[in-house]
Amino acid sequence: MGTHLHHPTLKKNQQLVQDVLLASSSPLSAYSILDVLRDQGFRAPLQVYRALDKLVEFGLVHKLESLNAFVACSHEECELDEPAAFMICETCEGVSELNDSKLTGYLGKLASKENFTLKHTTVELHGLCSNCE
Amino acid sequence: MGTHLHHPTLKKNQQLVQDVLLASSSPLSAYSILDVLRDQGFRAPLQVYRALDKLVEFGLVHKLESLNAFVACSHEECELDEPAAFMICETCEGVSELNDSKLTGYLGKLASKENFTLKHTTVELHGLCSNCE
DNA sequence: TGAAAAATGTAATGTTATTACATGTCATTT
DNA sequence: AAATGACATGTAATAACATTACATTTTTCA
Repeated sequence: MGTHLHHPTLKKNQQLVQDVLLASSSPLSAYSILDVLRDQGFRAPLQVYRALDKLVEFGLVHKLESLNAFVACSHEECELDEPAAFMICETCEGVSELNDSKLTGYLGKLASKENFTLKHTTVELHGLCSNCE
Repeated sequence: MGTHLHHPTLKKNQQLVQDVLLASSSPLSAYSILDVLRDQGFRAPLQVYRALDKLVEFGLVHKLESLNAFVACSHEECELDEPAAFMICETCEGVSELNDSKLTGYLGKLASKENFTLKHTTVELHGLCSNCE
């Protein structure tokens, strides 16, 4: 099922960025991460973007396209396929990651019905979480 | 079924922006639209963004979050609910808009299962269309 | 027709992301 | 150990996307 192999040991900048994301209860923009990491010597956006690129590639971090922001993957070992969907609370900014194979399967069916070769899906649900309702 | 009422007559800038989008075979960024409309007197991004805001509100235009770009709605009368999904070809940049009530329904079910009050969905499928495969 | 609401014009600024180029680190091979 | 090659990092500049602020004009409609 899983497509991600064991990811390599993280490099210094990758680990720093990952730690910032893990410590956050909501998605962060690259520039917010940069601000947090100025103390540890980060000076330029590219340092963050490069680390994020790798973390996304390893499946440890996901980009939320509708927010231009990034979240740490919420599945411990991160060897799953890409998540089916994210639910994003407009109030508390909390994000929950869904791995729903029925959804994934149905999106695949929609695509193949049109002979569309599916490479990547972005599913982001905006609204209010149960706490904030 | 539909949530959009008849939209009002478009204002000058709204109509200009809409015409540019209708004439395009692929999504356009706000700045691309601005470039096209310089001849008709547009000078600033805000003129485009304001028109886009209204067009999106009327359901005549959709924003593709994963591209930071905009497309004209492909349903003539545009009185439907928001589209269920977009399929975006990485090669030709063509976009097809899906109105699939089963998908919409299933996303609603996923949300209510978690007591999440759904306000808006972003579903964007990236890959290769049948022509480009 | 006159007041309120909506649309427009323009400048400045804020936010997100990439290009270009130089340097550093580390494992492998000889 | 020196040479190589691959990858990671540092830094500056710029590009691309979007909003705030404020002045003015147009439209709506009571």
